Amino acid sequence: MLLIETIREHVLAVLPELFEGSFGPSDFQVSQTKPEFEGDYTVVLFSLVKKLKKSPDEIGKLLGEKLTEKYPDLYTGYSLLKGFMNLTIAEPYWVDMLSKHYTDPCFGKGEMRNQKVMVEYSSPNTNKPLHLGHLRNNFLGWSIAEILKANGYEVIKSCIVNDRGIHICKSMIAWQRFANGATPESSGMKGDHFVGDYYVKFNDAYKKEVEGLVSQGMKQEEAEKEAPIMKATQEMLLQWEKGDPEVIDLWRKMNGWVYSGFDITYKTIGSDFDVIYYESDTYLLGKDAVEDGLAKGVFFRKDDGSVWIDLTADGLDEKLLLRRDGTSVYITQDIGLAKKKYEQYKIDQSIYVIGDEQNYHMKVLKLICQKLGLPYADGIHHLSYGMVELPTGKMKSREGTVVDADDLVQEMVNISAQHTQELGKVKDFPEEALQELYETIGLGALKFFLLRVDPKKKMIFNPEESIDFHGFTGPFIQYTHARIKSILRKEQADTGYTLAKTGLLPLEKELLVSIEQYGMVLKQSAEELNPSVIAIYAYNLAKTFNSFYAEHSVANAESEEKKQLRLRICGMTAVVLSSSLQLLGMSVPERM
RNA sequence: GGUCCCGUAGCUCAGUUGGAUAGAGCGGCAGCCUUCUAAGCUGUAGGCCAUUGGUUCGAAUCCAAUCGGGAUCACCA
Repeated sequence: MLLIETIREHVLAVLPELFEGSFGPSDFQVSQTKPEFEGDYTVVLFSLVKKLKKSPDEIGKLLGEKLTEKYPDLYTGYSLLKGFMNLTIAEPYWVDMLSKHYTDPCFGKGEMRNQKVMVEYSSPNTNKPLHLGHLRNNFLGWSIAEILKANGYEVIKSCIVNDRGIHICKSMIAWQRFANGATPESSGMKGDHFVGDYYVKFNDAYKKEVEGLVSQGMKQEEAEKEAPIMKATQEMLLQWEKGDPEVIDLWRKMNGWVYSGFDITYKTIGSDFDVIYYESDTYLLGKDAVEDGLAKGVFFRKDDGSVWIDLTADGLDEKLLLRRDGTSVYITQDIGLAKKKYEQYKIDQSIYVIGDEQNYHMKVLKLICQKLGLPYADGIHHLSYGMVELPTGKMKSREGTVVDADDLVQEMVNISAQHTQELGKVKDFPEEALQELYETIGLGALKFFLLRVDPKKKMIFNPEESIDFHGFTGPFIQYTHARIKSILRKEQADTGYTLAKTGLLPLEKELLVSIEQYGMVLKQSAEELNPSVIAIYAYNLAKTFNSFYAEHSVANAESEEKKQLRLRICGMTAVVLSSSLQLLGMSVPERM
């Protein structure tokens, strides 16, 4: 059991023995003791002071005496300061923890809990390549899935590919008009970039047409509707829906180009999926849910035949579910897909990794499912993340102010190659291993950069300043791991050696305290669906290790006892760092 | 206009769900490689936690108002 939970239980067990009444977890808080005070863990007594109407000192004294008396193996002492009771944990606890787990590669991970969770992430449009915002989504989704696995959930990674709609038709029209039969092969381009270029070409042509119409005296709004290229695009969408063979053929061809491009990007950044849904397969789903909703009186039909739900009582608006021509809209498809996911996998929870611009939409989706009484409604959870913005504001594909995913990854790999070569520590590596190392470090820097921030918060990326490789970064932690491995290559812990239970130096103990908290961190990151908890933790552990490394020698330790102790600490630190980074989608090098 | 989110060091971010003297990295300054990897370590400067009021033993954290920034409210996705 995690130490902090043990302490909570002990306090909870002891309180009724000392005082009248019943006690719950909210009657006190347990936290790590601040470094400037003596002790390891702190019980905050103020809530009890209020409840029991006794002085903090009186409560603390009784509680401290009782705890040290009842659990002498765990608590060797306590000190009281205002309403804080600082407990000192018995040194053997740390040494025992080390001896017990130092060879355990699964340290910190949770028990299986027989719960199935689907994590939907990435969900690209097929009209343009991935950009920095997609990277945040992909890294978050992948990481959350792994974190949930580490906490004992069964996880299914899914993706909905938005492969049909007006946006694809724009690229298609532009290709028809401007490409002269060019292909990714003939132009030597990655397929997704190739198609993306035609999306841009569409918008350029469209803009020109609108300007032309406006200069002839048409109003902006009308011009946007009347521009011939836009009308042609809408016509194409209708043809697509009718299944016109020529349009379908072109659509297949261009989507195929995009997929071959995406495959490369996904492989590089390490995104993978257990199931991929295509909007072209699912966009008709959800219509039966509309019938169901009408029958239940949850939805209503207007005179023109369109179907709506009134959510004004919930503080939202009226929401359309079916157009008057009977075709479905985005939310209808989502209801259908949610149902399909549930029927297919019998999932307990369904997590959607989607940007916070869709907070309203996701709120509506969940609410409608709840009102329909669908069994999976309560399990729907929107993992809402903030946009990645540039110092100049939002990224916009149409205005060309996007940071392209492939470009950025390549740049990161180049920079890591440059650093690595300058440092010259791995000159003996064969070319293939070098390339792998450059990717490990470059991608590590990028992933850590995007995952170290709370997902809910929007973040700013400045393309002028390249992502750092020093300080609070992925490479810093990778480097720490490589340093440890360097020690362990020369010397291994003697498994037959029995460690003394006491005499830990401050930094040795600090490392053990930090390592012990790994399980708690994993749990917290899963509960909050927040990888940054792990990123911050791993950084702090690495930092503590580097202080330790500068202060104490392992190989030339002052005694055999210290050497054996430190080798085990090294081993466990390496496992925890490696495991942490793995959950963030990063690999750790043996050398760098 | 309605609803929702955000404002912490020059910059990028933490702040354990209301607890002790608000912390990191980058950037600045000053040191540390003859010893396990200097992508490192140590020290130092830098703050009216947007503003004002409230709630209480205690507020960056909760409430209200104000100022500033953003998202969303489509028969778009």
